[in-house]
Amino acid sequence: MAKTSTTGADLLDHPYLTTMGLFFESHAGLATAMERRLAVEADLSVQWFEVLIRLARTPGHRLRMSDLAAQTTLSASGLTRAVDRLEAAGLVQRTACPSDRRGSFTVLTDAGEQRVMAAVPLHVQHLTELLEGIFSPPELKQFAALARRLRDGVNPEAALASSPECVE
Amino acid sequence: MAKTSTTGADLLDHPYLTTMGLFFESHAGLATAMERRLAVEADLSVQWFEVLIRLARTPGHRLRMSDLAAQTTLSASGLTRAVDRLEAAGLVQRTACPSDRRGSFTVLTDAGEQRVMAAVPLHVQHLTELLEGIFSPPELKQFAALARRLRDGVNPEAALASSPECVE
DNA sequence: AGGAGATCCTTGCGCATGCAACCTTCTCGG
DNA sequence: CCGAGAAGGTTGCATGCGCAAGGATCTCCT
Repeated sequence: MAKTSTTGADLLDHPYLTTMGLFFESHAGLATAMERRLAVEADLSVQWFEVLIRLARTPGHRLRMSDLAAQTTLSASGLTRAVDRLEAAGLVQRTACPSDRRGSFTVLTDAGEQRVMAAVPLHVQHLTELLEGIFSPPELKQFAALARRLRDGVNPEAALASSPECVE
Repeated sequence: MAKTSTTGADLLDHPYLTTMGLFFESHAGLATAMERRLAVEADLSVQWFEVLIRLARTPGHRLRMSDLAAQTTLSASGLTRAVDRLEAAGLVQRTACPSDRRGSFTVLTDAGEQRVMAAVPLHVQHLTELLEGIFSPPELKQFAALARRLRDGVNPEAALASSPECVE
């Protein structure tokens, strides 16, 4: 037996396992940190913020549901509910897509824009504290590069997303 | 006004914002990929797997609830429920802590050990496909190092966790 | 001793998620 | 022109989470 049974405990400390564990813990920690801070500073959940900021970044402040779903953490149904709540809060508004009556746009309202715009500087400030408190400048560069590479590898469609027009 | 109103849209594309967005998308993608694969290959959810593997890695195959909570994505209450389900499935068992009657150990059963041990090689294989398909070897090293640094920065307590004894 | 406060874990509650089924609309081949 | 199938969104259902409150136990200071 040269291969020394790979079924066993030798794999329990496999580097990839450890790395992914650390990665997941990091995510959880950052997510809750952001969650808390956004809640107290801007009365916004992370999901709401993610949706709103993507809308704010888009020319016309509008995006199709499917595009939003692809860009955020949410699934299609999750996004439907989230947009329901955002609409009830007056931060976004649904609009029919003229060229495809199945689709609908989610459009940022003025109130929504004000809300994100107020939240963004605070959030950026928070991220700055977090990231610069943890990483040295060169590490930060590496981190940014690796994050992009990871995303592109894991979710290739999102890389080419952001179709601004309803017509493709 | 030399500071050119930092309230505005200039921050919408702030690098930290983008990086964190990519980081979160990456996590979501990896999580669902792992989720699916673990479900079909080992009939295990990611949460269950995380709990079980940490137990398997610990001498004595036992860990206190609070330690588990600190090491996993779950909160204390979430962990209680998770352990409830794991116990109902026969994969773990609760044991009183002799030296502190408040605390309780979660101990891996034989069935639980078999289940994780069967899952580990498949999972490691999957991670290998994912990571090596995305990163070059030097990038992988960077990724591992940054993940550890991030975790230590975000969740410093976890870094020194794993107190094997109930007595501190 | 003894009591205030901290710690460990568990429950009540509301909320948000994903999957699968569904309806509507678009597309494309015959 | 029409019908089969795909695609975009929305809902029923079950599941799982976190927060806050609660009960039990430990700790420490007086």
